[in-house]
Amino acid sequence: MIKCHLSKIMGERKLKIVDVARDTGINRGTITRLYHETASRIELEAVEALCRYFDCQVGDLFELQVDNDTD
Amino acid sequence: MIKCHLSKIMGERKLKIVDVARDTGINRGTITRLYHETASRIELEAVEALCRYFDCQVGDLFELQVDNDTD
DNA sequence: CACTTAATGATCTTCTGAAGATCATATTAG
DNA sequence: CTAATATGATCTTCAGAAGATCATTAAGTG
Repeated sequence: MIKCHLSKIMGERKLKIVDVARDTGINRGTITRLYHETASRIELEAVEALCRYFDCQVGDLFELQVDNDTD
Repeated sequence: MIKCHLSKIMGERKLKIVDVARDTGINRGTITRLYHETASRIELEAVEALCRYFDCQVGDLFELQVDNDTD
């Protein structure tokens, strides 16, 4: 599965969901879904805003979790 | 902007859109959009399928293009 | 403690765009 | 040329992000 490291990054920087939502302009619901890893779809615009905000690359935010299964 | 390197990867491996669509199970229209970089939203499931298919990481497929602007 | 304010989770409607199918037009093979 | 395959374009369907709102919880202040 695709793992989203948003909660880890936010934790490291001690940021709240509202902070990220406010500063990036991304909807709070979307941040919440990414934070709790319940999102199944993502706007590239949101990915870009988060990468810029955290000054990181796409690969730092999303990672392919290599499980045994193809799931 | 977020750059999708699908066309580059496909070119390197000499794969056609139908090949990728068939082998990954992803809709051809979606592959076409990613190939031509006209997609604005992406299913994490599709990202995972592509990463597994190309045996690469999310960061190899998508990259934050660091332009001067925040756009 | 009570009161206020901010943050979060949950829920609902709206709206965008991927999924899926189909058709027309290349492109390639015979 | 004919047949098969690949691609682009278009349409409908449907999932889920966007946006707003409400209830609950946490944090701060008197």
